[in-house]
Amino acid sequence: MARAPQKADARARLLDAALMLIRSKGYSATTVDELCAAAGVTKGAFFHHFKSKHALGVAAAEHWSQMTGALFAAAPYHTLPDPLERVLGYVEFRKALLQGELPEFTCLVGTMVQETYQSVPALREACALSISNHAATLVDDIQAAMESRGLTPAWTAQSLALHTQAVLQGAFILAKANGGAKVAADSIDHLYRYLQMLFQPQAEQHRG
Amino acid sequence: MARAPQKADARARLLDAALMLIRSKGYSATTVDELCAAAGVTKGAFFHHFKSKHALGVAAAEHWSQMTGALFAAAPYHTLPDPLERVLGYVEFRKALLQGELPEFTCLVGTMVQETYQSVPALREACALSISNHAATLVDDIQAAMESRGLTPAWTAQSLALHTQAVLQGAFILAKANGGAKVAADSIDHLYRYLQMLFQPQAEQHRG
DNA sequence: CAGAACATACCAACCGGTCGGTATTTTCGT
DNA sequence: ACGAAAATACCGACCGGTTGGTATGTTCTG
Repeated sequence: MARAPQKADARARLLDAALMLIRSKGYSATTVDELCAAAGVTKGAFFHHFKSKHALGVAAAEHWSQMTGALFAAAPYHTLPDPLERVLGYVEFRKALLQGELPEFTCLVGTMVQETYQSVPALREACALSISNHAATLVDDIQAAMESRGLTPAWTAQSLALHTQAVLQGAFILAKANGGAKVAADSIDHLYRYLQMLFQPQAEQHRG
Repeated sequence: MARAPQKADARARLLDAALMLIRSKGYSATTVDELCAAAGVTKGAFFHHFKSKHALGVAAAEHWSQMTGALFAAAPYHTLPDPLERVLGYVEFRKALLQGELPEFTCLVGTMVQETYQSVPALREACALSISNHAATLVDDIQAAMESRGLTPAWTAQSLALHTQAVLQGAFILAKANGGAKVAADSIDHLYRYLQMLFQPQAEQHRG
């Protein structure tokens, strides 16, 4: 019979606490004591599982990559027949995720990298990897959409995939500044429109 | 005869130091002692001019608004005859600003708001004001461009102006993650292309 | 001399991290 | 199958340094 008060192990609870706390207050302002209190573990447990706070940050970035990787891998847009529809479906999916409070749908690694890109190289690299790996999941569909439309544009599938991430990261910043997700949804709509126009340059615009 | 080592007053030097330090390490990780050392003033001077660190943050956001406001007001794209050219000129100008090291061209308020939007309301508001005031400088030109082309789109000039800021903020995050400005420049190119297509929907695409 | 602009000394709270210790599980020779 | 040994998981008091902030001067300026 397992102990009642804590079902998951301390490490997993610390990582989950880190996701919410860091997205709420940032990496630097989140203290080890707060993490421990939120996870219901002691400081001894913290430094048993992570050799330092920075190591927790790196592990949190990797945990984030795994969680989001699973979420997007299971998303329904992958079953769409046309590659362009899958790309547009991804953007729609991102917009649909704008639910709840800001710390619940904003990006952990986008927050962390802003604070640590100069001072904690290992954390910067972990965040960069998380973003570029996620962007990479779009490249094949973008490339296939380009080929199916016979496009030979000045831009690359890779740069367009990264641009989608830039729009999303920026949309989160505006949402934090505004205190609401509306502005982020509007920006994602612009991204959606851009993708439509890129791949259907001669089609008439939809209105309303 | 004024003292040789310090020409400007302590307040101005503290604000200038805040711009660089906060953009380098974030708001929370920047300490009052570091600010004082970088500005060449003592702690007594700091708390003489700012009643708290948060107050320095708010003042830095306002200082940032004034500096960037002057920079963009004096930029050459304002003299272009066509409103769309002015909007595109703004985006080109933003791309041209991607010079030097990351802390020199990234956005102060975008960095600060990520860390403080939940914990320091006054700072969040100051950052939001800085961003929305800057975006507002684009709205008239966008509106004029819409009218001159007879566009009655589903989007508003306001939302498009905010979208440009989202792209820029997101481009900075990607640049910080990647350790270079190249990815930011690519994303700004996508933004430029979007604006071109929005206002010239039937024109043929340029290639190469 | 009045008051703004600084400087110096100091403080309590808090920070990340360490340390010696205990409880639990796993390993493994017999 | 069994128990010793070793590894793992966890605890919480403690540490030295740092934090934002204060109290009390001193100096410069009009």
